[in-house]
Amino acid sequence: MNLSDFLHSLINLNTDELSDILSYFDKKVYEKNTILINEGEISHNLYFVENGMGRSYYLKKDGKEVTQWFFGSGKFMASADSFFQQTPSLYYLETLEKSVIYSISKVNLDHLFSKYHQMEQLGRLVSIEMLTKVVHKLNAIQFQTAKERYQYMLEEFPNISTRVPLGYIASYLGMTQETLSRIRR
Amino acid sequence: MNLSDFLHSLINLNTDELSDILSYFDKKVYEKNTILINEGEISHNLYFVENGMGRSYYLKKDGKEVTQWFFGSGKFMASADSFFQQTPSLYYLETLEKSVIYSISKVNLDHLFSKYHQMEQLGRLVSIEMLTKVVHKLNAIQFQTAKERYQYMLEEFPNISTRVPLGYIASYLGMTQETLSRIRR
DNA sequence: CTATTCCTTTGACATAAATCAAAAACCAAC
DNA sequence: GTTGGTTTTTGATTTATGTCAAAGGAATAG
Repeated sequence: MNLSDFLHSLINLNTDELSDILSYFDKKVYEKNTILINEGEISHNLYFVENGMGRSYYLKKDGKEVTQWFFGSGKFMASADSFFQQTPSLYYLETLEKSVIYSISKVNLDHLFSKYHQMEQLGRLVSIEMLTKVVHKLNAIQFQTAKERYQYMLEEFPNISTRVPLGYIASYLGMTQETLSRIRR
Repeated sequence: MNLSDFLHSLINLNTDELSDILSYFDKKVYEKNTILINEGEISHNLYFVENGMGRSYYLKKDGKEVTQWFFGSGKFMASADSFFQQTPSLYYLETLEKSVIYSISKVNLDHLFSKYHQMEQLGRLVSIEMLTKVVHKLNAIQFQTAKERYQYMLEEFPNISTRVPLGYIASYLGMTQETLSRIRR
């Protein structure tokens, strides 16, 4: 899904407003496994995935990667706390496939928020959607057994299992690759 | 913290705007252990805790309560998905102490969002803050050991351990009361 | 088509946390 | 203070999941 359609689906904009807003975004193709943010950096950009797939992940002291989130087509992608609070990122952000991605700087986004009431509305709607999804995941991890968690995953990210390594999914669900492998059987 | 101060701390409002906004809120005192929303109901109100303490909790099939969130003074309190998406709530919402609480209906809140750009901004800021906090908890539960999780808890909700039963805190952290008791030792 | 690398599954064993049960500590009302 | 009820701690045992190690499959590049 492209950015323009996405914006239209959530807020009302006339042609001039839309093209003004789009002019602040930068569209670019990234190769597979491109790092967009390193841990410790302050994230200055918000991304929108038009096509492809990304993930955020955390590196534990023992060197193990833990996937925190997957970002598919038609979703905003960010190290949320770092971008919004301008604090050092706890996560890495990377592409998992060759991806078409829009980006916008914090400064420009804030400018759009104050310029257009509808953009502010968009920001609110998108934040709430992310919040709902994170709560949903939290519930899965906190209340449910390993099996149910895998079910949740299939609903939230259909067909993901064919696109990313099993280990990424396992760590996203808070279990080891071996456990997930046994569950699927 | 009262609502008026809270609003001022996040957005700019003149006296007229402020009093108009406040007029949509309803201030009330609730006794300890008052249920504000039952599981299965669609939540029509958003709450703001001026004073006191609330929590949301989930009831598992085996009848065990799992605390999902605590809401202290100066925080908005809601069954987020139910209120914002107008879907049946997965949680119960209750007061844990005698509390002074403001409430506003979804209809009135939406009205304020469209009437005032700043209210839309407030909605965005509050949503992002909630998102950040939920992500923080998710990290604690997903990445950290039981001990570290308890540490996170003390940071996020200082002095909570003197105000609510241990079992509530344990389930919030995704562990049993016995485990938490052993950890604290 | 073959070789190298990466990814997934399987097995044996270790461990953190859950469960069940009871005792101890704490608190409130009388 | 004594009583009754609630909350917290402690102990013994079970269980789910993690860890380590190796084998089996699948994918990619040359």
